[in-house]
Formats: sequence, structure tokens, C-alpha cells
Amino acid sequence: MRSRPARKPAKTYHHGDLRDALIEAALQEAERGGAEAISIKALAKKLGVSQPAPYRHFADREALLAAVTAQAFRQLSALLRDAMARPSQQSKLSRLAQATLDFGLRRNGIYRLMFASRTVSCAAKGSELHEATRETFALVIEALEAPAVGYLRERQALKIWAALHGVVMLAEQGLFTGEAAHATREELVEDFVNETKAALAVAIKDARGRTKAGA
Amino acid sequence: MRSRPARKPAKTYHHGDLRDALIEAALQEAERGGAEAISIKALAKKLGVSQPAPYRHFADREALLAAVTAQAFRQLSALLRDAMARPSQQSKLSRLAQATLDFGLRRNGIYRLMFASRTVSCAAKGSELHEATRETFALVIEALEAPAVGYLRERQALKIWAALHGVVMLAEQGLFTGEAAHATREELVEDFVNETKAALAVAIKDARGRTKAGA
DNA sequence: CGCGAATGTAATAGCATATAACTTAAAGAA
DNA sequence: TTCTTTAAGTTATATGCTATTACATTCGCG
Repeated sequence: MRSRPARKPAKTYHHGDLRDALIEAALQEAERGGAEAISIKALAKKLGVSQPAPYRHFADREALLAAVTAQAFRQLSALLRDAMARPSQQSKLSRLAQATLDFGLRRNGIYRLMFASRTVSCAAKGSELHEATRETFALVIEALEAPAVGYLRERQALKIWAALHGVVMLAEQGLFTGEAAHATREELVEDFVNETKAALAVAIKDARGRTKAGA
Repeated sequence: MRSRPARKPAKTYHHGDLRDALIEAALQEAERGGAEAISIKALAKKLGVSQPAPYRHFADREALLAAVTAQAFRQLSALLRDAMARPSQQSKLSRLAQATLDFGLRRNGIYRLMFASRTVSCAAKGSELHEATRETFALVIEALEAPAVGYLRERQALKIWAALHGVVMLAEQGLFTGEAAHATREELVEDFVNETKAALAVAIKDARGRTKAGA
């Protein structure tokens, strides 16, 4: 009757899966309230363990936040992958863009954890978090559906990614009310998407022309 | 010998200018470390007053942060105004854009306080902070140097403003190293500036055409 | 001058992070 | 199986921050 390392094991001394449970619960807390809403003490209470127990799995609060953020990036990646995979009239890039906007607004607390804190920039090069962020960005490049043309493809990926985050940021700040209310967030995102496509088309044509000339 | 409300009055019971001094000191703290680095207790100690003294001027930490953020927006506005005013070969928009980028990177702690926290979105409509943010955005519109054409001018302002913030955000995240290192932040910003100008030119031409046709 | 409002202080409650020292459970070697 | 090691959890405690309460001082105005 005493199943061990899978689900909540009724009444054991050891939790069994505290590390993952902490990350999961922290994500929930962050959903509304961002990083500030994550309290080690509160999480411990919620999970029914003593308050210093989490420190067995995370050196300090920062380490927990990093793990939570990495998990959030993986969730976003999965979401974007889904959006890109599902059949649709719209381009992959458009779907990725709208999905990102949606994520940024719907799960804004988590979004802020991911993009508006210094956690990511402090992540070491080979760290879990660092890898998770790079994987997400790789999806942006993939969404362009463009061949590698020098560094221009990455540049367009950076631009659309930046623009998307800007839109989320301003939307959250409430800048889409008032004199600018006419422009919806979705419209702006679509604008950026179209500009990206146009710029990419030019870049690819340029690159082909240059290759031909060189050959 | 006892000059009162101007400079540090040697040895008085009352500080004389605690409110402003708190904001100033908090800005310094935020410069590196963002909002988290602002501690009421530490500020009080630094300014030589008792630790609950700040609560005479700010209801709670949030209120202090709001005031600090408003002050930061005013500083940014002043900076942008300067950048736009100084003679230069470049367009106003370009100068505003590069100045924003510079501010966002150099004073990133403060920048995050301004754009990456929920302080702004929680600001009430007539509040000091709300006004300060709208004033800054008004400068962006001004930088476009374009006549009012329906809501299209505001829309372009929103777009360039969003794009700028995205670039700062990604730069701070370290996304400009690695496969995308070829594109500098400044180049990307200039790209966005040029796209904005082009879009605006089209919008203005369109609007003129429509007016003529209607007349 | 004197009185009320503004501003500051001391004392204290409450919560969060983090560490230390001790305990229990799990897992592998003898 | 038992013994031992180690991972994971516990209690107790130190430290630091926010915030409130009750009290003290100073400013400015009538």
C-alpha cells in the first residue's frame, strides 16, 4: 500500500516529489502577483511540509525562481509549438505572435517572471534556464519559415520577438486605452508580423542575388 | 545659523525635506537592483532618520515606489526632450529612440521599475504617476513630427514605443549574444525607426488623398 | 503666546529568508 | 538481513523588512 515516488504518498515523512511540487505551486502563485508573490514559507505550508524543507532542494529563493522561470519557458515553448503545429489559414509566424501575446496577457504574472526580472540575465551559460530561453527563441526563428541567409534571419527573429514583448509590456501598462485605444494589440502584432515577412522576403531575394553574382 | 527647509539642517529634529530625499535615495538604490533593492529601512538609515519616519510621507512601500517611478518618468521625459532639442543630423525620432535605448540599458534598474513592474498599471487615472507616463508618451508622438491623421499617428507611436522596449528587454536578457550577435541593438532600433517613418509617410499620403477626394 | 498639525522617535508585532543541529527514511553493501 | 551512508524532512533560532501604535518635538499660524 505504500507507493513511493509517484503521487502524494498519504502520510509519509518524505514528501516524495517536493522539488517538482514546489515549482508547480510557485507557478500558480506567480500567475497573479509575479515573482513577488512567491514565498517559500507559504509554499511549504501549502504543500504540508515544514518551512525550511524547500531549502533541501533550492539553495535560496533565487534558485527556486530560476527553476520556476525555466519551467515557464518550457511551457511557453510547448504552447508556441502547438500554435505553430495546428492547421490554420494564417502563417506560422502570425500564430506564434498571437500566441505569445495571449500568453503575455493571460498569464502576465508568469510572463513578468520570465521577461521582466533579472533572473534570466543572471542565468549561467549552460544552466537549465539559459537552455530553456534559447529553445524558445529557436522557435521564433523556426516560425519565420525562412532559409538561413547570413545573420539576417536571426535579426528578423530578434526584431519580431522584441516587438512582441513591447506590445505585451505596453498593453499591461494600460497604454492601449485613451488616445491610442483605436489600435488593438492584435492589430499591432499583425502589423509587426507583416513587416517582418516583407523584410525577410527582401533579405532572401538579396542573398540569392548576391550568391548568383558571386557564382 | 539655523536655515530650515533648504539643505540638510545640521542637527534638527525635523529633516526638512525627507519626502524628496527618500525619492532621490530610492532612485539611487533602484539604479542597480530595481524595485527589490528599495528598502524603507535602509533608506531611513541612510538619511539618518528613524526607520518608521518614511511612513509619515508614504502610506506604504507601494506608495513610495509609485512616487519614485513617477520621478523616473519625469527624468526620462527630460532626457528625451533634451535629445530631441539638440541640433543633429538625425531625425528627432531617431534621437528619441536611441536615447530611450541608452536609458534602458544604462539605468536598467530604474528602467525595470518603470516598465517591468505592475506599479504603473495600478496607478489611478489622475495620479502623479499616470500623468508622468502619459507625458512621456506624448513626447514619442511629438518625435514623429507628423500631423495628426486620424488615429494612425498614435498607432505608429505605440508601435515604435513598443519595439524600443522590446529591444531593451531582450538586450538585458542577453539575447544579443550568440547567434544573433551580429545585429547590434542600435541597428535594430534604427530599423524600427525607419519602418516607422515609412509607415507614417504612407499613412499621411493616404489621409491627404482621402481628404482631397472627400472635398 | 499658545495651540494644532505635521513630522519625527521608540517600542513592538508579524512575516519572510536563511542557517544550524537533530531525526527519519531509503537504498545499497556486508 | 542488518548496518551504514546519505537524502530529505523537522524544530529552533537569528536576522531583516514592513507596518502600526503611542508618544515627543517642532513649525506655523491666529
